[in-house]
Amino acid sequence: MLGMLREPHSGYDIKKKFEQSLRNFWRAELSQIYPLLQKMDDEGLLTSKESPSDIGPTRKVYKRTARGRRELAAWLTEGPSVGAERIGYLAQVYFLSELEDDTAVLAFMSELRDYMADWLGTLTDTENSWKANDPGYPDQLTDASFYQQLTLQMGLMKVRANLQWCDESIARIRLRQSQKGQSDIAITG
Amino acid sequence: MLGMLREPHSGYDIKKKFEQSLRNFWRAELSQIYPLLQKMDDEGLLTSKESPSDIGPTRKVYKRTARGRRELAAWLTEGPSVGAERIGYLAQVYFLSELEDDTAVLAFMSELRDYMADWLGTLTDTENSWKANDPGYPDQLTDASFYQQLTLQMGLMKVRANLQWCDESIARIRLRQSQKGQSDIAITG
DNA sequence: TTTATCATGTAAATTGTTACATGATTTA
DNA sequence: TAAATCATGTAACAATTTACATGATAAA
Repeated sequence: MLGMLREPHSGYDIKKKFEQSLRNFWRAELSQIYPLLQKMDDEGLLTSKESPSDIGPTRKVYKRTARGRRELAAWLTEGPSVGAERIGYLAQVYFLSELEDDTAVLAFMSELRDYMADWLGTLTDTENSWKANDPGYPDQLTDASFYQQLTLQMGLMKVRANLQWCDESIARIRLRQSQKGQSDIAITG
Repeated sequence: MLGMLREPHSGYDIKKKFEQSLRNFWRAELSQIYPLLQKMDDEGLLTSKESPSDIGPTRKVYKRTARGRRELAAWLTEGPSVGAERIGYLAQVYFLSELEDDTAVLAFMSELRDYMADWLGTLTDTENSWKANDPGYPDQLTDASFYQQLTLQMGLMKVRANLQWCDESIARIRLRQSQKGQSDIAITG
């Protein structure tokens, strides 16, 4: 949030930013955003100002203070936040044999594959429209956009790796299943 | 935890499992594990039994019930848990320009690179010792081990992608910096 | 006229982290 | 004798989610 509040934004704006650009690696609900903005305001990291809206109710617009800026720099200077990632679907794959149901296992993996294919499509669209609209893409961007582009690149690489892994895994699972079938025949026959 | 408790384990055992095999995609502290085991016991997903230890205090050993097994199967049948990943270091990269300090930016990225290189080493070691000790690796494993191996493969792919991305990013950042230097010279000179 | 979007929040519940508390055995 | 490992937990706090509550404007 300190990163976004270089320019003034309301809680509602911030939620949209989370959904547009940051959703690939961070998300937050409005019910988390609003109280946090108030808390950060109390702590002197933000200032707030009411501003009328063309539509809907009065907006409460926040912007980071000098202290807020220093706090952000401190977070970045601490070094990378790593090691706390939680990847639910990998925890599930780890225990997939507990299903003891080959069809359900394949259904799981192909649902995952479809999700990744879809996500790759979204990221590719994002990159294509960026390319089409910004002649400086990808190495003549402003500093802010350049680092955002780096995260898009990482997203593309990661999703491609996931997709390839899904395909390989599905093929390997099918092979195992056919071999299991074979040995059943060998035993029964 | 339901996945691990096919065989009886204590909270302490579970913590070690998290640290050994699952740490790449899930982690939990003892202070979360103990109360949760009790809660799941109360809910009838687990049964517990005290069992003396050679060393230290009496162990409390849990095992999943039939209901626990069904609950696990239900979780896996729901389909993959996706879309909630939080990747702290990507959120940081997204805002890295806010540092306005080329040296600090490179320090950040190379710390990340080192972390990934280290992690790749660990995963490679894991794979090598598995290969060395299990002649069935990777396609003649038991079902349980096979799915665990799939998660190891994904770990390797992901960490390699991260490492490559770090290298490319660092190169691109250096290039930008040298170009910035050039234009400074052009302006000042 | 219904639905979506704009815009704010609070309340309750759940989940997770950090710190605290205890005490035995084994290894350096 | 100090540190690591074994083994259990509780308490306080922080973070997050889900549900609730309100009401205006714009588009279908």
